[in-house]
Amino acid sequence: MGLRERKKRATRRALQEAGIRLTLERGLENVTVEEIAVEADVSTRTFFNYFATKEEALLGDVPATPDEQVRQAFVDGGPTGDFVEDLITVLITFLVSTEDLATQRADMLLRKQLTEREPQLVRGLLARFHNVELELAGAIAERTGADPEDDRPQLLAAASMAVMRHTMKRLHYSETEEPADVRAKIREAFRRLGETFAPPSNTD
Amino acid sequence: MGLRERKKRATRRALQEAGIRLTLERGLENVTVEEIAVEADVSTRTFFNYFATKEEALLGDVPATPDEQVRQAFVDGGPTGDFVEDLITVLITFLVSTEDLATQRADMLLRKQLTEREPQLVRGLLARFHNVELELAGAIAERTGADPEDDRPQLLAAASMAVMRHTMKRLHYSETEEPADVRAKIREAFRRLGETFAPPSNTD
DNA sequence: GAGAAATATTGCATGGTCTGCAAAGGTTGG
DNA sequence: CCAACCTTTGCAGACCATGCAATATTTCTC
Repeated sequence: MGLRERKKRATRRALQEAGIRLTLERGLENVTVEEIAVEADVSTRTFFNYFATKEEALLGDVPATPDEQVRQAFVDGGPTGDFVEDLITVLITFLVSTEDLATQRADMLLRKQLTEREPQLVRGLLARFHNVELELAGAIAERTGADPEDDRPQLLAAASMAVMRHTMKRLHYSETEEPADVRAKIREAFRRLGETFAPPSNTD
Repeated sequence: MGLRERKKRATRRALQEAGIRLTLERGLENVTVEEIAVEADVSTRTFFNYFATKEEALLGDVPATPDEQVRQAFVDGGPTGDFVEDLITVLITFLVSTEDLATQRADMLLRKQLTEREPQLVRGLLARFHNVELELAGAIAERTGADPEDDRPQLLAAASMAVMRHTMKRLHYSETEEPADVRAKIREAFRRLGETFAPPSNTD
């Protein structure tokens, strides 16, 4: 990785960290883009070369962009063949980026604090979830070979996002939290939905 | 209803209609608040007395604020006693405001065009759904007498919103669409979720 | 009805977000 | 070291949104 690329990453990170720190200190309304830029030692104009909006700098890269390999495996009917289990595998990749686990946990905790302090930011998160939902719906449609007219993939994707948001709220991002725990929590949520909305059993 | 109230409603409606019309004509980016205000024959400042943001004027009042009576009936375990059926009853009230049916259908159609033309507006809609979700979670918790620690109500509310968004997309708001059809569509969506995520049957 | 109280509208000033453009600065590769 | 390339920066400007004080309109009271 060249110098140019390294500098860009550093600047991006500096802007995000400055934004998050200042916002946690003073609240979103009392932090201007100019202040964030000063803190990160760049011009205001440069801030907007990195982020289209102030919000975007704070929200970071969650949910992560899906791993293309995982997506393809899902579309091809893998990795286990069980729809819900494979769906969970995909959902987990949305939650986990390529960075190291410790950094990511710290980030998630910061973001959690941020959205608690500034509920307006939830708006942005929901918009991102919606984008993921659209992608997921596409993947489900491909896997099931659904007709383009068939809207079931969209419904399942929407419900999956509900489960995902719910699970994210329940995670505490501590060191003792294993990836397997995440899977178990997602599985449990799906099971609850199944229980609650299951059609009457065919005992009539 | 006094003159003042009538004028306020007229102004509000004029602003909404002007905003929607201009946006459909030219696109959201090419319509300023000032132009909308001029079109509605009020000052720019007055626009912001009615709506906090430009977006808000376009999105209107959907989802509708929930009917308190319906909410209470749900909390009390009614109207039928069947959880999912009663849930659907509540969801339907979110979709239907107090205005007459024809006006509402026309409005919904316009909004549908609007969000298709300007996907950014979906953001605002999602935020509204999220607010409804929070209210619904509260109502479910009350009805089921869930412990405040219990997060199942939140999950069910989130899934309900998934179903609701899905159903709204499927509605075509035509004259031949009966309220009963809406209920049937929602019921069908819940049933599909139940089927897909149902736990393995207890035949072991 | 006339005047007082309540409420709505408006203009103005202001601060903040975000964009386009062109100049200046740093990085890369030959 | 130079030339191509990319990034940063300053500047001007459009627009959104808010607070405040003045003005206009409606409603209430007598």
